[in-house]
Amino acid sequence: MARFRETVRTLLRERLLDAAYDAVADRGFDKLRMAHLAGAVGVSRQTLYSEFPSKEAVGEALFQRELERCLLGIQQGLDAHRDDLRAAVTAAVGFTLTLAGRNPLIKAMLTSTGEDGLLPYLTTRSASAFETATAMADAYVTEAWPGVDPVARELAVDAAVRLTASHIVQSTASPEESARRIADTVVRVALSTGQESLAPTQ
Amino acid sequence: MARFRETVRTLLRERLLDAAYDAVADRGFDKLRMAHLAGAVGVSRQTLYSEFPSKEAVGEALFQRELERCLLGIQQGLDAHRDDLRAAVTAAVGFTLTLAGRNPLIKAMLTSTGEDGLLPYLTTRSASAFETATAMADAYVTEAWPGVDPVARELAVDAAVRLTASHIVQSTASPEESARRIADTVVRVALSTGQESLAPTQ
DNA sequence: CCAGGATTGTCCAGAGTGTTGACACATCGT
DNA sequence: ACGATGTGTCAACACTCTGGACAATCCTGG
Repeated sequence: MARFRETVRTLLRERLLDAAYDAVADRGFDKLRMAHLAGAVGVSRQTLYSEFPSKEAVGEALFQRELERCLLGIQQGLDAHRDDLRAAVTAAVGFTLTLAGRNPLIKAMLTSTGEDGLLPYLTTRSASAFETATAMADAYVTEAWPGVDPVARELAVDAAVRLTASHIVQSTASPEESARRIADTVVRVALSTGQESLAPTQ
Repeated sequence: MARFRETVRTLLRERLLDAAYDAVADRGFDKLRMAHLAGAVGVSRQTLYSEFPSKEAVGEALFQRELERCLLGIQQGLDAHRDDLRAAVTAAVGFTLTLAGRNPLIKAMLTSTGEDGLLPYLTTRSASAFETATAMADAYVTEAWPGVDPVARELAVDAAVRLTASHIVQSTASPEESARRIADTVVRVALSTGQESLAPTQ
C-alpha cells in the first residue's frame, strides 16, 4: 500500500543527485556542501542524511548513476555492428571515451586537484562499476557472437572493460586511436585458442 | 524551505488525476470509486480526501485539467492563421470540436446516461472554463487584430466561445460545417459597427 | 416496499517521516 | 592558537499519512 511513498523517495533521490550533479559539474566535488545540496532541493539537511549516510555516499550514487547512463549509450553503439566484432568494439570504446571526455561530471572528477574530488571512487567504488559493465558486455558478446570460446570471451570482455577504464583515467592518444588499439587487443584475445606455442613455429 | 513538499503534493495530485482519467475514460465517472482511486495510486482513502474534498472536486479538477490541455492545442491552431480572422476561427473551432469528439474523457462525459456522469460540471463548473477560454481568445484577438473595435471584439469572442461549447454538447452537423457556421457568425459580429439601422436603407 | 450491501464522507489514535536547533569533532586559513 | 567552516549525530517537535471505525446515503434484488 506504500507505492506512492516509494515514488516520493526515488523522486527525492533523483532531485538530490540532479542538484549534486550541477554543483559538482560547476565547482567540483570537494566544493560541494551538504547544506547547499539539501537547500537546493528544498529539504532539511537531516533528510538528506537519511537518504545518503554520508557525502561519500552521494559521490558513489552520483558516479553509479552516471555510469549507468553511459552504459545505455554504449549498448546502442554495440548494436550498430552486430556483424563485425572489431568494428563493434571500436565503436563502443570510442563512444565511451569521447563521452567520458565531454561529460561535465567526469571532467570535474578528473580535473579535481590531487586526491580530492571524486577520483577515489573510480578506484574504490569501481568494483560494482566493473561488475555492471562487464556483465553487460559479456551478455552482449554471448548473445551476438556465440561462436567465441567461453574462456577467450571472458578474457576479452574483461580486457575491454579494464582497458577502456584505464584510457578514461589516463588517455595516451585520441579516443579514436585508443579505441582502435583496444579493439585490436580484444580481437586478438577473443580469436586466440590459448593453445599457441611460445616457441617460434619456425 | 518546503519546496520539495510542494512538488510531492502536485505529484500526488497529478497521479490521482491520471488514475481518475483512466477510470473515467474506461468505465465512466459514476462507476469511479474513491477507494479504487486511492488504491490505484497507492495512498489511503483519507489522503485522497485531504487532496480532494469530495468526488465532485475530483470531477471538477479532471474537467479543468482536460480543458487546459485542449486550450493549449487550440492556441497553436490559432497561431497558424494570423492573417485571416475567418480562417483562424474556423481552424480553432474545428480543432476544438474534433478534439472533443475524440477525447475519451469528454466522450465518457457525454455518453454517461442522463444526468449521471460529468455532464453537470459542464454547466456547473463551466464558469471558470468559459472565463479561461474567453480570456485566452480575447487576449489573442486583441494582439492579432488590434483594429477590431473593442465592443465588437468582446461580443465576437464571447459568441465564439459559447457557440463552440454549445456545439460540443449538442452537435447539429459535422465539426467542419459547425466550424464554418460559427466562424461566419463571429466574423459578422466582429466586423459590424453596431451603428446599422434596423430599417431598410432603402 | 424493504432489507442488505456498497459507497461516500467524517473522525480519531497511532505510526512514520521531515524539521529544527543543538552539539561534538575535524579541518583549514589567519 | 584561534575562529570559521563544514561534517555527522542527536532529540524534541510538528506534520502527514495510515487504518479502522462510524453514520448517512444510494443502489439493488427480492
